[in-house]
Amino acid sequence: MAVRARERLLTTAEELFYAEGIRAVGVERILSESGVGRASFYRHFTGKDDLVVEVLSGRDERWREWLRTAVDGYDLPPADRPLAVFDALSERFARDDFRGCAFINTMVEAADRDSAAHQVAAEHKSSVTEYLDTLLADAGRDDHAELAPELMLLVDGAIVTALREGTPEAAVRAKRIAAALLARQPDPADPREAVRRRLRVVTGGIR
Amino acid sequence: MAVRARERLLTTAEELFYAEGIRAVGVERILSESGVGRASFYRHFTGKDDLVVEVLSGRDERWREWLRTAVDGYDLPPADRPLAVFDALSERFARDDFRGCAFINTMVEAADRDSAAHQVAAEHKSSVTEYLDTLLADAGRDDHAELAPELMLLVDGAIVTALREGTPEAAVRAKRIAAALLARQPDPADPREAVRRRLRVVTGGIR
DNA sequence: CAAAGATGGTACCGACCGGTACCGTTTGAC
DNA sequence: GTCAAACGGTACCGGTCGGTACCATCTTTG
Repeated sequence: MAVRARERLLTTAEELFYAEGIRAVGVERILSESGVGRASFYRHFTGKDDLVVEVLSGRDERWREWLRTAVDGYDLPPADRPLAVFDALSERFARDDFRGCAFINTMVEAADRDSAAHQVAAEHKSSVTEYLDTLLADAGRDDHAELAPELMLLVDGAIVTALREGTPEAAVRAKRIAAALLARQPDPADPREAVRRRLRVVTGGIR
Repeated sequence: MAVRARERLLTTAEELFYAEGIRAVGVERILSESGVGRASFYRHFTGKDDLVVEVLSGRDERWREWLRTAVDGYDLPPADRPLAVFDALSERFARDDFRGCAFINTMVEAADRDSAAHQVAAEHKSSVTEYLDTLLADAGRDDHAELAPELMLLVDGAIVTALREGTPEAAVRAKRIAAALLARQPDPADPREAVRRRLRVVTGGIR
């Protein structure tokens, strides 16, 4: 029983925050739905803001772990794995409790960029972009550093669109765009491309 | 003086709602910053929800008008106008009061899909998608019906990314992706492509 | 100039917000 | 079996929420 109160608070709060928004859910609500006493809550967390940060940190960890295992689960060759991210997203979008990205939602709700919640949310996105970067590098893309933020933009676009439309269709749409992006011919006039050409000579194609 | 109270309420509320969020801004705040008396407010609006809907409707109208004139202002040939949308967005992102898309933010804050605010926000996005569709059709794209929602996904992705990163760079990123998308070679195996081939024969290339 | 209507200001309402203090009970470790 | 720690429940705090009622003032219209 001892450790459970904190755990129950975290899971209950996460569900409610995600489903209805952080501001929209009061402490009282979390207490009654989790069955935790008021005093116990303030024994485990310094306040609601603390709980919010803790919830988001946990979700960040689990969300990225979920994406990794989902992409791994498709058992694809490295070249096809970046696009598989959108197949994973599609599964997520289809869930009937889908309500967008908890971290985007947090950045929208917590307008103050300096707030702890806002920063945790921002860091989550950086971490995911990093993951996309490794997927692209492992796929043998010289231009992984430019592609990663572009794919991330597509991921966020897909999430917002799915929230708006209420269907998982946005995932296949984003995947189609991503495919066009990955098929893009490098522009020889792009100075970044010149750098990559030089790099390829140096490394001899070894990654 | 008579008509001004309503106008002041709308503009003040729009600024505050956009900057800090709808839930975060109380009626009291709107009254004090607009200098309107409490009774006057409830004479013009049935309540806060009513004000929210009215604010969003006005913003929808003005935002779309802004986009139209911005794109027109570049004075480009029809084929280049779809991509110009992202140049317009870039201007928007650079403003220091930029805080994302008021309508996305509203859909995030008003979790209830049936709420009036949520629906106004959803309709806004449909209207913009429609506008993109006409831009693409005027550019001579047979596949405008598929491209429009794809561009819309890029627009929303760019907005969210710009909010997250705090710089207008996301606009040029999205534009780059859109360029790759528009350069995409049609897939002859796609059944929609077969339809378009037949259509081209029928119309003889006349739009 | 006078009547009518819109106005800003204030007091007030019940409800809920996040947070504190104290209660008696339950639990797990020794 | 004992004891300390964690627990659930409740009462209470000041503050704010959205909304109503009433007031004196000001502007406009006729």
